[in-house]
Amino acid sequence: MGRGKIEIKRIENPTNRQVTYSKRRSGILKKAREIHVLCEAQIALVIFSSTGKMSEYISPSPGPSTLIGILDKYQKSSGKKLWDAKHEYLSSELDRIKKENDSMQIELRHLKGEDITSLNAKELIPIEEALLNGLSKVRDKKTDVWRMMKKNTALLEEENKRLSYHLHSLEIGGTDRDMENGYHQKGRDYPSQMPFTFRVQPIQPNLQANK
Amino acid sequence: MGRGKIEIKRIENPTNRQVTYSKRRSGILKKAREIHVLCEAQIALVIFSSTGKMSEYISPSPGPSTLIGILDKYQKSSGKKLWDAKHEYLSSELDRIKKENDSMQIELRHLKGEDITSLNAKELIPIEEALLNGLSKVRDKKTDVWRMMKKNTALLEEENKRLSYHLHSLEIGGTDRDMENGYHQKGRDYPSQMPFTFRVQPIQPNLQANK
DNA sequence: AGCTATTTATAACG
DNA sequence: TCGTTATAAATAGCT
Repeated sequence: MGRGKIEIKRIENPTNRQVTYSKRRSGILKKAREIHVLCEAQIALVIFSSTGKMSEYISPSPGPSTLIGILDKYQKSSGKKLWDAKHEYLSSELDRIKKENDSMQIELRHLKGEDITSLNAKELIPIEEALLNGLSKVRDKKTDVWRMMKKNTALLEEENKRLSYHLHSLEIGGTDRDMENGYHQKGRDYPSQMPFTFRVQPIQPNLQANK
Repeated sequence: MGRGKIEIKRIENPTNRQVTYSKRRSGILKKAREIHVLCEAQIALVIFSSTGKMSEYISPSPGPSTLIGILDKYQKSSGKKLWDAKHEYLSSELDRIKKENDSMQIELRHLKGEDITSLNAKELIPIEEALLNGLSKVRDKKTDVWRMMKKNTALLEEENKRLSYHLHSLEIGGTDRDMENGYHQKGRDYPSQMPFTFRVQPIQPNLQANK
């Protein structure tokens, strides 16, 4: 229902997908309200967008938490346990994550050179390789950063020089009208004794595209 | 949408209400499936007719009980409690461990030189230091292992020589009583062409004191 | 259940 | 995100 027919399959264009989500979400929420009102149905509807934003429609009814009431009925109707199963689910999740945690911890410690007393040569080699690999990548990145800083510094120094020159010529030929009080001092064209950090933050791409 | 417009209010005629319920229920279930597929939304929908008959659509996803997963997220998003205190403890543990997990994962990735694009010089330095530190420890350990192997080899060779000599003197002077059948061959006193591994496991402390 | 006349929902576009 | 509009889809009233 729209200008064109669409297949029911994942919408690839993210913008489009978001727009469609938004429209259809309000559509389905409306339908939920309507079926509740028209047909005295009890309904619980919870949606999460792909970005994690929640919307809900829980048909209103006297009790305190309608959703719990509905879920209780759901348990009875479906035969599926929710409350007990929830417990089991959490426990198993916890176990799973703890295991993941442990293995990561071991890997981390090994990379830091801890707990390696019991390792043999065969086990030490991949660790050393991982370290070398990481080191080279980190150093590459450091080099990049350093280059960027250097470039930045050069640009700033040049700009400084230009400004100094400009200022100087104004001092000589123009009125002092443009110079604000106190800020202007004679002979102020030192180049770069100041440590870099105090001057300007380096230009740095802070790409956070992913996530 | 139909032959006539209807007000959204309780349908008084029970037959009519039932028919409308039936049609709209299938409509809303379809919409639920569609929004899941089109927009990658997670959705949980439970409806009870006025006669108590249940219908549901729970968007499929890998885990065991998707509904529980959705309700869990619902809880977090809405702040409403669905499960009791017992479960809350497990939940909070799970959260805590997940966070720990995440930070370890980040640390690990950084040590492996991954996801470092957005780091600045100040952040890179401790990583490099950790890598260097780990590397030196791992290499020390490797050296230890190597020394131990060498020592071990030397000891074994000596022992070998001693045994060979013993054997030899028995062959010459003594009876063959001690030599079991087939196992004893003449001229068997090669020293150590065999690769180390096939002879004896190196002496190694296998300290697993922690955990 | 089917069948349409209609109303609704919404895809594409601005 | 919001509004518009052409068109697809849902469905109310009947059979």
